[in-house]
Amino acid sequence: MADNLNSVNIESVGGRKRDAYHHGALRDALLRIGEAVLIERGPTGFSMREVTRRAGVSPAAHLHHFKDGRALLTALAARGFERLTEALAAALEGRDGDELEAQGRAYVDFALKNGPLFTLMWQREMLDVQDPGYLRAGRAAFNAFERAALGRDVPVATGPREPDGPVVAAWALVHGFARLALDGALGDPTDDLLSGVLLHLPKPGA
Amino acid sequence: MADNLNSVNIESVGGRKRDAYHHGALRDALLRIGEAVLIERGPTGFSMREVTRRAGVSPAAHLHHFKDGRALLTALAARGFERLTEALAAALEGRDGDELEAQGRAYVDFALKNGPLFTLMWQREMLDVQDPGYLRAGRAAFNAFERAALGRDVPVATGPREPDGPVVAAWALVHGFARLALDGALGDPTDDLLSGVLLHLPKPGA
DNA sequence: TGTACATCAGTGAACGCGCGTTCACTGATGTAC
DNA sequence: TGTACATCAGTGAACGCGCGTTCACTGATGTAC
Repeated sequence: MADNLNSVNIESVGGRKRDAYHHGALRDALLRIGEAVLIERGPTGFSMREVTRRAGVSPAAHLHHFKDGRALLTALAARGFERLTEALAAALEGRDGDELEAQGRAYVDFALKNGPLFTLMWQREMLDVQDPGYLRAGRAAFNAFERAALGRDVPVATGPREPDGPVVAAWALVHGFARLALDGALGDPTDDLLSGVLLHLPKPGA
Repeated sequence: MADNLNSVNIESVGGRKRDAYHHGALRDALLRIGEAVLIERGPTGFSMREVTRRAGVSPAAHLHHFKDGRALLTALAARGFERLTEALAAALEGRDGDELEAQGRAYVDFALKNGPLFTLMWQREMLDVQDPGYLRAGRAAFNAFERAALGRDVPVATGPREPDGPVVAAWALVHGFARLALDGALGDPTDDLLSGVLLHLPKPGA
């Protein structure tokens, strides 16, 4: 029993039917538990066996939902980009001042609060980078950021993108800060330090 | 024979003695082959068994030189920082113009030419981050960069460092650019793009 | 100059582990008639 | 309303793999006397 809490908890998830034999909401559970395993073990220590074990199902149960660990991780990474896009959008709500700084702060915030997930999102060799959902989510996130960096709306790119100096510089600045912080190179970075760094974001139109 | 090329090649390495039973320069060979495995398999796919196999020695032979894979990887990461420091220093030779831009270019260059090693250097959970050699090499590299960013000499920090806005901004900019490029987010970045990004390095003293 | 012995470096077989994957299967539900 | 059957979801035992680690060992060298 104690090792089966997840399947017991699922009793009422999403109103779907379940019984002793069928989990009933395994796909959602795999995503949820997969993220927990990712957070605890990191992208490197992630294993599908650990996920199914925690879900209280057999080692092969995932096959009906995710072909393998790579497929599950790709789905998690795509969700990560979606959440990053939402965080960037939310940072603009009711704000008319320095949009780019708000975006930069939101980007770093997201990365620091979701370290393992943020790391995973960029580990292409662990992901199915051809996956349409992953590609779409990644482009949407970049587009949200690009819009603030350029100070105007831009169509979402569908193919390979045309890189632009100031946009890439802004992106590199916040991305680099986030990575250095996550990798322990900045100790425990203060808000003041982040503010000092964001001062150097290229001004839109400059 | 064909699977033992490494030990055969070693015949004359460093003038040390060797025989059929004793490798004679195993420590150096492990470092050299370890880097090759790192490059081929990435930090994630690295294994000590693969290294000893390629070195043509038994799976336990490394114990006299490196306790485990972590120890070998830490040594490689330290060497990586040393080489980065050298690259940064070399970029200043016979130059009196924009030192920071030269450093930034050298930093990105090093990262792109040594992708797996550069990645490893920051993967703290795979390394023994207490290792004195690793710490020393890391601090030396940061110091070299800091010097250019501040436009003046600075003593090498011995403890946790006092972060400085412009220095961290410059570091984050080049580090972020390198990571985005290595992670495929910039396609195949042109030299022009890098130049455009380096324009946004904070000016020393500003 | 020769011999005994300590020390160092590497062997190779064996072990247990967690992993991904396979396979024939079972249990419950939905649908056709 | 009841029954037959197809379909879907999950079982659980088994397999082979590469890994790190252990262990008693062997082979060569260096040193003391």
